[in-house]
Amino acid sequence: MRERIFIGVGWPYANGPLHLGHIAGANLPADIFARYHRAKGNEVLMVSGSDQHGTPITITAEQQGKTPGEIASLYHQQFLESWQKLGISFDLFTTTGTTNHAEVVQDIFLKLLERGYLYRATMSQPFCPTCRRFLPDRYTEGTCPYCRSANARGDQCDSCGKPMNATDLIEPHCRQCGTTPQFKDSEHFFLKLSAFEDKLKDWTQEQKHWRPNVFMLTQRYLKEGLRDRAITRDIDWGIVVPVAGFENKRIYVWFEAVIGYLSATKEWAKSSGDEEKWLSFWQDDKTKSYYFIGKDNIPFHTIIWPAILMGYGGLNLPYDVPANEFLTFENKKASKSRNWAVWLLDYLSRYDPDPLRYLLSINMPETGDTDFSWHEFIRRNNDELVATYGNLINRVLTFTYRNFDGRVPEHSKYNEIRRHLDLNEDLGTTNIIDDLSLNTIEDAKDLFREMDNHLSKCQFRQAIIGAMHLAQKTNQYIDKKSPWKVIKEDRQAAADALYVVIYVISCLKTVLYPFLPFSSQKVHEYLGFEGRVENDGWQLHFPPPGQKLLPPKPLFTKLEEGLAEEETSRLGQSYP
RNA sequence: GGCAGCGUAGCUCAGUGGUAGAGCAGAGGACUCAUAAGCCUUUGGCCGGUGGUCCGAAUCCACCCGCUGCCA
Repeated sequence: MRERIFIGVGWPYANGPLHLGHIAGANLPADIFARYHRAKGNEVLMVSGSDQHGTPITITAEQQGKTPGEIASLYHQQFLESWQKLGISFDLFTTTGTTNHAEVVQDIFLKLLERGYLYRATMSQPFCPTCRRFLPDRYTEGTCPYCRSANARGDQCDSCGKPMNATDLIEPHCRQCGTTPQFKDSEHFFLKLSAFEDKLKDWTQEQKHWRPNVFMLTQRYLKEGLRDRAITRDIDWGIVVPVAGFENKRIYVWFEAVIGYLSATKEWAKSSGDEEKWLSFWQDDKTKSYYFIGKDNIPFHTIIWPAILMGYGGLNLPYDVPANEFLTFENKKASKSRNWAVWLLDYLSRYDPDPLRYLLSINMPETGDTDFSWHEFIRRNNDELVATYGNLINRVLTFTYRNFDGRVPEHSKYNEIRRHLDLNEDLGTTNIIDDLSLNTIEDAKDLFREMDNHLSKCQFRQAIIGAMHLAQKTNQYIDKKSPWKVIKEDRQAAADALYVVIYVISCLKTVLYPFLPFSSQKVHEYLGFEGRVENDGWQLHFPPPGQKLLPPKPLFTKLEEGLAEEETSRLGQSYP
């Protein structure tokens, strides 16, 4: 039965480059999930875009003498380049700057207003007379009223960790120019989150399939009680509030950006030529929506976005929000200001995408923070990708290519094996092959089921571990069979063993495709298959005996141990 | 202050009631198809501490210690 899957990926803020934590947290798991479902023949839509509004971008723009639009566009281009090079297969990666997005946001805004879920209220905001703008809490600094530290921010004090309001600061000043801000009253729209509390409680209680950390965090917020939040701001860079008297205000990003999932779907539908196509992804309750995000984003996707959708009505709520934890670098938290992170485009300028996809998959922060270190990256590349998986393919294909005329050898029992597997019969009772070969063939068959089980539940780490385990077992098989020895007296016995391994390799390239799309395509071609590996679907393809192989080349490159030191020393150095 | 997560072999981690696991690193060995890769054997742990429940606890409960994060 064909499923329909909507995949939303957290919208990166277009104010800086992406580091590996963003990838491990959201984009890579989403891409693996999307590729898996597409290979299975399911209908998949994967969307995201640049989040390009808000004060931080306007400040970056001022500092660099550019417009906010130019900054957003610069990073948007970088994001697109990143997806292309890393193989993140979005159906659409748009931005929050499109007129389409503004229209969808305003439609939702007005609908919520009409239904009484938005109301006006006045709040006091710091205003900098020099910069001539209202300051977000983070951009107001002063002395902490609790610990007297001099550089506390209006949202929180870095020294004692206490959160506060900008009005609490002693001797407040503007972070940009140092001027003492005036506090002005300003009228804003508030989202009546409190109105959704009971509905959200009922709904979230049913989401037993959510990851424990996502479930717990959401319950905690609900237990503490939801407070209404302002959804407009006194800035000019953002989406216009569609209400008279609010010409100088804009809709706040945290309300607007999540709506991007819906507006992106509509944009995708329009450009596909069928404007109504978005409906099946949002109104058919058999469609499952998945949101891949980092853990900092959980409440926006399990509380605020569902509340907006409930208020609007008639649209699908999230089915799952498989939020990941954080990736640390050499055991320290990522920090843009200290340049403590490995930047994606910097990585891609020197290394291939698949080794990174491999490391971040097998070390994915699914249940707790995990660490990225260059030593570990190089070790896993050399010991696991090169030595275990890549070498398995290389040793078998090279030997086969040289000794069997560059073609897939024919197993003596090919037709019988094929018939049993096609009919899904138990090979074990037939006695047509030895136990060792039988087990290897069965292992490969079972791997599909195992991968299905893990991938459908977003357990990426377990899934790829299973595949690598089979590669290891297959190395053991080939050693026990020793075709290089056997071929001297029994050419057919060598052919039989090699065929079994080629069968396993054909299976591995399919199940590893969601994780390692570039190398799977290569293996697909080395085995003599044509076209795209994903078009052959999520199933085993027997390499037909006699099929012409391509001259094999090593799949992965071994990396020098010394690179670890060199790369590690870049951390914390100058900003790229 | 509240809450959550983590603390298991030298390193990275898996393991949620039934005789401690994997990979890497270390030691030894056989092989040679392969990017000196792969394969076999092997050394190594009072599972943070203290109490408790249980026939039985790394696993459940209480308290404590250390680290991390989130929230007010």
